[in-house]
Amino acid sequence: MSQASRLKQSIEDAVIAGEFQPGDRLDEASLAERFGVSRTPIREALLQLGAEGFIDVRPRRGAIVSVPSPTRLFEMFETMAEIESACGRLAARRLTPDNDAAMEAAHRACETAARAGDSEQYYADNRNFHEAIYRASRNSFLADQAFALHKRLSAYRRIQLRARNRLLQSLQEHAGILEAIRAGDEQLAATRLHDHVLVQGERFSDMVLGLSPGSQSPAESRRETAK
Amino acid sequence: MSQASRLKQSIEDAVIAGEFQPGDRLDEASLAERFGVSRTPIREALLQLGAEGFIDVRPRRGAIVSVPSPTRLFEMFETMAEIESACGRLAARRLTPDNDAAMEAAHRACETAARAGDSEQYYADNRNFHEAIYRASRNSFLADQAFALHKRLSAYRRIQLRARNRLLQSLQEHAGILEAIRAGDEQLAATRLHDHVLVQGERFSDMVLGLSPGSQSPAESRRETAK
DNA sequence: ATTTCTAATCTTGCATACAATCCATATATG
DNA sequence: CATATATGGATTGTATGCAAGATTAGAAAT
Repeated sequence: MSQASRLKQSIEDAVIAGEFQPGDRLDEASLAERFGVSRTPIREALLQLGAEGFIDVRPRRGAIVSVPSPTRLFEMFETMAEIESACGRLAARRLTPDNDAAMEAAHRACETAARAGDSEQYYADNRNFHEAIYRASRNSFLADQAFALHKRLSAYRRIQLRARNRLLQSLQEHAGILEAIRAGDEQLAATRLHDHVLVQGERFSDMVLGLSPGSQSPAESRRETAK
Repeated sequence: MSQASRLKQSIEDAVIAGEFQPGDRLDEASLAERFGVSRTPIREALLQLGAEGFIDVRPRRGAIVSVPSPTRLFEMFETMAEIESACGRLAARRLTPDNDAAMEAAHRACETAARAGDSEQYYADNRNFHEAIYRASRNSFLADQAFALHKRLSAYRRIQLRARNRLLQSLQEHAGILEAIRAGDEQLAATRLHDHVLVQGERFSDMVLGLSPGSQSPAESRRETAK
């Protein structure tokens, strides 16, 4: 495999692990030295990560780890909630024994971690549980989208899990989600997943956007993509 | 702006316009000559388009315009349906006069094109209508995701529109969608948008996947991302 | 002390050169 | 005749060099 691919993965991992924090500069020369390669493959890796939205590459001004505004962050979580809902809906419709078993196994692992109060372990097992749901949608394209967004949000998700110490609550929500999927109740599965991801974020999101049903409010729909 | 950015846009446009068809090779030397630049910015543009899923860059084997399998294509349309549903749901909840007016204008343009039987014009206006809905979700991140997927599917969507000559039917569905959004009926808006995008694709998708509710069927959930 | 202008330095963007791998054609062999 | 193998050509992957824009530090002026 090419160096650029490996580098892309390495840089992505470093960002996810929190080694590079949001706002940190990712200058090509330093990274090139660190990985013992020239700037070229570094550049290619950074541009790809930028295209995936993982980092922010500003023309002539270098790359930084994205610093989403609070509004943007809520938008990302809201989108995640919608995508996970969709996965849950399809999973409820199409569940196979294989996928059921995979979700069950992941859920049991979460249970163990939660009982032990191991936040870090729960974080990892939680990820597996959600990924099992993505796969259970039997739509690999949708699952890939879900994976990608999940990764982009991982830094903030971890904070959320820790801050609220909501391990046990999270676990119970997982149980409810599993139940709905197994019952084939698409609507319920979607709703529970949506709420699980967004928690109370939905109302908060509406609040941040300065909205109440039927009200007017300009707030231009800004777009960030550099064109 | 950098050359690579312009090139990326140019190549993307050429793919959307159908100048490069699915399966066509995009070799760096030819593109470099065509645009009068060196291979470097071409390479960067191709890698970015690859990261966005627009084209397929295979290590050491060059880039080609993606050729999704029928299964993959249905998955993409199904995902589009879910994302558009989400946009419609949020639009119904948060509709502002500005967004309402934008949708109305786009709808009128579609009406004119449909009455004139101008398939090409309808294609363009249809795009504007859907983009107006994305924006009406008041979630710019979700809207960006929707834009991106819409672009990736544009080639196939055009075929679909032409082949079925369903201009007038499409227009009526648009009217129904608008009505539901204006009524603030989230559920109805979501359902109508879903059906509009997928038409009868949902059942077909289930069929292709070899599924019926409760049945088992292995069919490993393959992943395409190069790691 | 604060602000503004200028210049030196640093970083990115692109071109070119070279190395490594892949592909196709042709040749050899069973 | 079919299959396997080798060799030459073509294409991608990486390194290096140079040019252009951006950032920072310092000096001058208010």
